[in-house]
Amino acid sequence: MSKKNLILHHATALFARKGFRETSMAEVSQLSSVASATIFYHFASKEELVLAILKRVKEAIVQNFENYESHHRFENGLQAVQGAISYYLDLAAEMEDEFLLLHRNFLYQLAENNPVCRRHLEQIYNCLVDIIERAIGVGQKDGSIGGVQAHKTALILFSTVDGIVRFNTYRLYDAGTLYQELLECCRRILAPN
Amino acid sequence: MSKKNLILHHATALFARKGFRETSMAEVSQLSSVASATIFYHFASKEELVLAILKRVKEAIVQNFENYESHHRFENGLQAVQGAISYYLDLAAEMEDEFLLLHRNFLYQLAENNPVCRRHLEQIYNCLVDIIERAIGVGQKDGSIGGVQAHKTALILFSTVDGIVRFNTYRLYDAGTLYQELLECCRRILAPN
DNA sequence: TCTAAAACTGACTGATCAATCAGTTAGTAT
DNA sequence: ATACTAACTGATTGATCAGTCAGTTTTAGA
Repeated sequence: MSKKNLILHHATALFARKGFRETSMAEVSQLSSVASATIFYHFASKEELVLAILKRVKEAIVQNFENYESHHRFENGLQAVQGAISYYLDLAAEMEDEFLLLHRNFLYQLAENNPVCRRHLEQIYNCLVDIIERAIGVGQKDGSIGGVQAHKTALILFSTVDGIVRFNTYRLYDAGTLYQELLECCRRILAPN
Repeated sequence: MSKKNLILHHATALFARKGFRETSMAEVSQLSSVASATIFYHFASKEELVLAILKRVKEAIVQNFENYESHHRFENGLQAVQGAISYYLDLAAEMEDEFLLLHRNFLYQLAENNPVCRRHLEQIYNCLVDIIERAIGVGQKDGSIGGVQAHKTALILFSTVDGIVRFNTYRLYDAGTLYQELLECCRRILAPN
């Protein structure tokens, strides 16, 4: 792996697990086996480093979901919604550092003044919300889903899944045991009358 | 207000809005019109200050919910669940700084090594989850709620509400417009077959 | 082989900040 | 008034850290 990629890789883990302010450039350089000035050769500042990381994370997540969508066919819209939620939970476990990073406050604070950061975050969230919303639309045509408001319901479902992933990372309670119940709640919310 | 309370008040707002590491003791002292050393006279360290704040926040939230529960009667369990969720949303708007603080990563990082911090957070979360869980139990007896798993469903409902509040604070999308749809989702999840 | 650019380096710097210190002032009981 | 304690203070300190600098090493093309 190139030194630039080593830096990106280890900085992602550190920013995700410790936080932005709590991680020093010296730590990143040590973990990456690189001189501290090398980081500033590749990235203009600590903020630019985290933006480069977010860009990569966005690309990886969007890529994964596009790949997922184009390789899966479902019997009906309801199963497509449930499939998307399952896949989100799988991906959150597989890309643990990346999803941890997305639950860090500093990104949202940065997004307030930095349109690039804001754009990345919106693209990530829109990606999943859109998949759910489209699947609800399909389900409403094939009759597997009732007359809910597609966009608002997609937002609520996404809030639920993301909330569970978040509580899981804080280890306040275990998301794994909620998996079956979550899919059942999803079915009940979307069921036709 | 005593200087100690002034410090607690302004530090709550700063920690909630800017974050722990991003707020200096000098800022807290200036906003509180107090010498910086005065903060250290009342609180042994920055960490002790934030623990004192969390203790207060916990007491205020628990107090509010106890007060709420003892002054409200509902026709049935389902309406009690919906009432609790509405009240949570109201309280999150009314006690904005306090709920913002509860969505800050540093508290959960501190909780990993600090049992006192962990305890406060657990008490806050258990407070609302328990109210929902009890209301589900009541609803299952009075027939307004079906045969869901009370505890797991309460956790899922709480994740949803908390997720929506969180997205609202990040201004990624507007929770206000989701209010009606949220209560409707709640009804569908809990409805008897 | 020579050359120039790209990649990389460790030592340094200036700013920031939590915490301390050596006191002063306000309050209270005798 | 006196003595004692609690509340409060501004100046200082030592540590940390993002970012810079003045170079050296590696790579690649002619």
